[in-house]
Amino acid sequence: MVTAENKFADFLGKKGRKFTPERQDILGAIFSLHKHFDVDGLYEMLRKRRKNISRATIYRAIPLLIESGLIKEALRGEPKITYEHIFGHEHHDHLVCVGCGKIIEFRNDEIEKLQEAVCKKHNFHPVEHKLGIKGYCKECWAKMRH
Amino acid sequence: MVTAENKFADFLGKKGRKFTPERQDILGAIFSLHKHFDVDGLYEMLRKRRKNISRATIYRAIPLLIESGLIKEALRGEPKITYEHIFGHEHHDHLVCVGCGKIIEFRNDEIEKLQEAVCKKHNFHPVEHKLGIKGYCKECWAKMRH
DNA sequence: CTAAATGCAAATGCTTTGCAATTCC
DNA sequence: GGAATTGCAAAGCATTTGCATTTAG
Repeated sequence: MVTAENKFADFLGKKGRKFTPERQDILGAIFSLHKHFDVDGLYEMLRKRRKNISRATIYRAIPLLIESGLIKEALRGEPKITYEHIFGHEHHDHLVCVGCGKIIEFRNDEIEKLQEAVCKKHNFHPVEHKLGIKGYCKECWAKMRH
Repeated sequence: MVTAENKFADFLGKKGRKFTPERQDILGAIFSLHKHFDVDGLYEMLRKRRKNISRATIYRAIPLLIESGLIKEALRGEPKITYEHIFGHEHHDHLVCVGCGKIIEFRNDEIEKLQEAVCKKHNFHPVEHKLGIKGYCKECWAKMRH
């Protein structure tokens, strides 16, 4: 069975890089919960687990995790960048509530197909795409017009 | 005729804010060319026109320009945020070439409609959306596989 | 006249980097 | 053993802010 850990260890090995305990812990934290995360969040999460790994080490691990295909940028937020893991997690887009920050994931194959059509029309070769819709979730919308 | 300048002056007037020469120049620079811009670009553009307006003033003008409906965030780039003016410019999405940085704008009504459908399905009330597709433009793609 | 705006320089906050000490392969 | 990694603290950058001075309305 190919685990995220295997995949990362393999990736690092092939590049002559090391699969250190720090990187293992970082990976563990990322895959322990299925949510978006940012560097500072990871740092705190690790600290709660009594793993004191410096932010610098986390920052240095991120590009490796991206290159290995285990995570990717989810949303480029106001100040911070958030990431999400993509191991065994199919592509999706986001609804972001500007009221409470809640994030709803969705996938729409028709939209995906139309995007491909647009690219073809422009002779454009897509690598990745990101669709984010900002607005109000049901609850926040209700609150706003109570 | 409603010009961008009128719109901004009106907006500011109604809020008891001032339509200063600096803000006029900033607006002029933004609308003088039809491209994405960032704060530093604006600053340099203004300097070339012998208008030495401080970055702080530009930074302070941006939220007002957004609130007045004249500009909006275009893309949240690696380091810098870029904006685009939206006065007399209908909504569109972007193809961003990761090779040369070229930006192709497109609009697809079917995609727009599907997005609305997605929102409805999730009881989500959209405020704005942003679709960005990264990839290689025709030229860069050709170069890559020469 | 007076609240708002400006410019400067200092502060902020996220991210990156230099370096000496350490560690995986 | 030696290249890669780590942590720390310092450096980088884009952006924001405090403050004294100026200005639009």
